[in-house]
Amino acid sequence: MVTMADVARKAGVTKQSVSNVLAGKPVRPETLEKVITAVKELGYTPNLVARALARGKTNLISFVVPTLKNPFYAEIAEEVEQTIDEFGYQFILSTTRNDLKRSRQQFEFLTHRAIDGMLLAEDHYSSYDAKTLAQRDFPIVLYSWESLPYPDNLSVVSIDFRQAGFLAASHLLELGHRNCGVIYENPTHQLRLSGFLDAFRMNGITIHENWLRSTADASYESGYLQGKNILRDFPQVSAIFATNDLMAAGVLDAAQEMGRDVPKDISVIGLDDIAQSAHTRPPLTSISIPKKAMAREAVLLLLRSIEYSADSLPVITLLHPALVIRRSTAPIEESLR
Amino acid sequence: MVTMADVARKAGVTKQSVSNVLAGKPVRPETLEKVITAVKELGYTPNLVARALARGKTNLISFVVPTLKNPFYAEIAEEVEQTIDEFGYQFILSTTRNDLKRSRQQFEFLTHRAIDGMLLAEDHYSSYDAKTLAQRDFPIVLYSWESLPYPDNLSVVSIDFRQAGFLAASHLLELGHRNCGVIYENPTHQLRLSGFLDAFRMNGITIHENWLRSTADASYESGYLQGKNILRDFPQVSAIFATNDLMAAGVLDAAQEMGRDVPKDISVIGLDDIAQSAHTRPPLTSISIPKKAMAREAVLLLLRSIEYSADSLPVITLLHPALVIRRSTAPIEESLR
DNA sequence: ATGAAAGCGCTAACAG
DNA sequence: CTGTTAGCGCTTTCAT
Repeated sequence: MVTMADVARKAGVTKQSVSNVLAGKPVRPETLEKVITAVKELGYTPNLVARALARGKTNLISFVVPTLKNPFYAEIAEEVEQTIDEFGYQFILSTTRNDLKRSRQQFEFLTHRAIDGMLLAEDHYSSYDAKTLAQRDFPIVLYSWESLPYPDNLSVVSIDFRQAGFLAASHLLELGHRNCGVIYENPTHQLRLSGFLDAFRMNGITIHENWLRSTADASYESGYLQGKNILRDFPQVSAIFATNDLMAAGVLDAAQEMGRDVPKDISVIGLDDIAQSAHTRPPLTSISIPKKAMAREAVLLLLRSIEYSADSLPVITLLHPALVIRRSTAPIEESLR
Repeated sequence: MVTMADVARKAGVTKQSVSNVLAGKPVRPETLEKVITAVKELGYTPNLVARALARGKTNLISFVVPTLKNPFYAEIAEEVEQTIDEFGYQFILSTTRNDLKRSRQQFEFLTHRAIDGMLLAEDHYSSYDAKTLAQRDFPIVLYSWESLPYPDNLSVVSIDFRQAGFLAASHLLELGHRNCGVIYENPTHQLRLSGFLDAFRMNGITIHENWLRSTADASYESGYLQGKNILRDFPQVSAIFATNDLMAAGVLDAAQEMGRDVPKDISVIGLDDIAQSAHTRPPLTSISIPKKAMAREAVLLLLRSIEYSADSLPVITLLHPALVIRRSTAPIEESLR
């Protein structure tokens, strides 16, 4: 392996000058030239590990998601990566898959100083550890976080998920729906659920307990399964809210397989607004969340706490969701009222 | 920051003994005890960067994909991660998004010794650089590689893509289709295309040049667009082969929006067999590729070249595709023959 | 089994 | 602007 010392020797200067050239610091033209040719001739490439050790900084940031199978995270990942890149950091993506062990490994990466900071999405297990970590001060920013209370000592960038649920409910209520099923991931989608229920309660409507179905993972399959259950057992249900689009897609298919037309016989609304929701049949009405803004906010916050750890107080940034009406929701049929 | 020296001092031993304890090497019970308590009291965590520098090895492997928007790569990623994990390495995921600059960054990561090795999927740009790198010997394994000839000096784990295209064609031929459209990503899906055309040629059938449509990216949108074009301009086409499932999904929707029933009026077949293809309407017939086996093979090969760089000759491992019949293909209507 | 010393490849601090 | 001198925190000899 060719090192900086080799280059220095060949160029007839010191390591320092080589280092300066590489760092773009001011250098006499001749030195510059000598170093550059030596680098080329030797095919020298710097060793990032050595640099990181000397600087006490790796310039690596990891972005942790529960699973890539949910396009929601894949979409955010691309945004985050771009922003991180912009600021001269390298991006590392990792998945926890709702596995405590994997989640812990990611934390170790941080505590063992292999990375400078971490963006962490909520999943079943991460909350617990995040709170522990908050005590020491490692740069962590939580995003798309839903469980309350938000950990103190940690910044979080998220969506007003309660409002998101509320918006979904309001839309269905306006369309005249009263008997609504809800399929939600438990315990992670509590806020979406409670916002939804709030809206109904404010209209003096209580949702039958049996129409509320929880799932362990917010997958297409879970949505499909619970969709079938609700539709089979409760024909009076005229609309279903799934707490994410992947599950809503499952409901869509479940309904249509059972011969129920969407949206004529049954309305379906999701939450996420992932790209594929524009292409389901029918296209899915959903609550969109500003992924790009969330990504950017989160990265900015993290960088601040990495670079100026002193003056960065934990803050909670909440962004607004918005209703996106497509074709999976419609006014309730007169006959069903 | 608390270092190993701090622990040693507190425990009244040398750094070496601390290191031994952490590495699980044989140590006298008392030493073990002293070290362990010191570690706990101080809250010591090792510094991975320092370790990497001393060992000359980071234990990091990066897995490079063109885009996460294609679930195909997300699916492989999970498999790869698991295998890498099994062998005690850490997994880093990166995307190139068909961007030469991004692709180069990934290579630099390797040449600058920030990672031990790299698994690289084919995309528009990576081929060129891969060949360059092959000359020095950095551990790289190419996977899901389709462009010929395969770079010498580099191992590749891939699918017999020509055979995959051939299988798709054979299926359509058996169903009686003669007028088939093809939508393929160019230049990356050449082999799939040529296998498809081979099968037709062997049956004495030439596919009309205008029925072959290339796309710049293998996305849903591209499939949708070209699907519409073909169906609009060539009503005699009774089946369409899209070189990946994402595009096939686009074709499915295009056809149905134009009032053509799938598979009664038109058959559609994809290639990839991504998870969501079981849930399209109708479920998509596709050519499946053994992602799990491919992932494992690739990782194994890479680890071998990292750990025993001496005796690892570049090899080409090709896995077999298989036809998965669902409901988007059917025998051609008598009237259309 | 443990201690002492050297070194991984780089950056930082200072003097010139 | 350049050279010198010290580390960064760990692992690896090599004695003991």
